[in-house]
Amino acid sequence: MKRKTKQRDAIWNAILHAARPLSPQEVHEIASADIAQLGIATVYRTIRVFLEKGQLAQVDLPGQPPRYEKSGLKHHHHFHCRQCDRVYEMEGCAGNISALAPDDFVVEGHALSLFGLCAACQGAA
Amino acid sequence: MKRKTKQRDAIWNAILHAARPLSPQEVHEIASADIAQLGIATVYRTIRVFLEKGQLAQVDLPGQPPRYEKSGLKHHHHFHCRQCDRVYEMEGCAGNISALAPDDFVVEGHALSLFGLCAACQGAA
DNA sequence: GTCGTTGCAAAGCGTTTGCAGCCTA
DNA sequence: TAGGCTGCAAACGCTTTGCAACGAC
Repeated sequence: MKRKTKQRDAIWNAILHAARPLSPQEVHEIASADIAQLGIATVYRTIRVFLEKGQLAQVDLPGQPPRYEKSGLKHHHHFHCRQCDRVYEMEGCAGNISALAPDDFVVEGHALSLFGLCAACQGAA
Repeated sequence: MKRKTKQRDAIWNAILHAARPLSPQEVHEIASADIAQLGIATVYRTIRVFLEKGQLAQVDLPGQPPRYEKSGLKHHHHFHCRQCDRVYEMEGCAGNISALAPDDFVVEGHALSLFGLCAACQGAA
C-alpha cells in the first residue's frame, strides 16, 4: 500500500464504524454508499492488504464465510444470530478450555462462538 | 433413498470406520479404494441424503469446509491439527459458556474448537 | 421393465487474477 | 510522468445440477 485513494478510505471507514465484523459483501455494500461503482475485487484486494499490514483481523465462524474487524481488540468471542446473520462481539472467555484436548496434543488456541437470536431479532419474532 | 448400491455402501463404510469427521474429498478418497471410478458428485449427493435421513451430522469448524461424522454421538467438540489438517473428537465440554452472551440474546447453542498440533504431527516436527 | 442412482460434464457461486486505463504522488 | 490502484471480465476451486446410461428390485 503506497497510495491513499478514496476507495481505501471508504473501505476502511466502513469497517471502522461498524461495531461488528463485516463480510466482504457487507463492506462492499456499505462502502458503495460513498463510491457508487466500487468493484468487489477492490474490496477483496484491499482487505487482504489491510490484513497483511495487520490493521485487520480475520474472524472465522463455523460454516460461515470469513468476516473482518479491526485488529488490536482484546481476546474475545462472537455471537452469530441465525436470523439476521449478523455477528456480534462478546467480552470474556470461559477459562481452562485447553484441558479438553488429549495430553499429547499441543493446544495453540481455541475458537468459541455462540449462536441463537440477537436482541433485535428476538423482539421481531 | 430407495435402493442399496455399492457406492452407498462404500461411502457409509468410509465414514463409519473413520474415527474422525471426514471431508467430502476424504470420503471420496477412502471409498475409491472400494470403487475405483466413484464420482465426487455421487459422494456429495449421498452425503446429503444421509444428512436428511439423520444418519450423518455436519461438523463445521472455523475457516474449514464442512466435515461429516455419524450422528448420535454425545455432545462433544473438536480439535483441528493445523499441520495434517485432520479433525479429532474431544470428549467433555467447558460449562457455563452461555453466560458470555448479553442478557437480551437467546443462546441456542455453542461451538468450541481447539487447534494446534496432534500427537502424530508433534512427533514428526 | 421401471425408475432410482450414477458418472460425466456443464453450470453456479464466492473469491482471485490478468490487464488496460486511471490517478496519486 | 511513473507506477501503484481500479474496474471489468475471465479464471479458479469447490459444490450442485442436467442428462443419458446403468442397474436394483
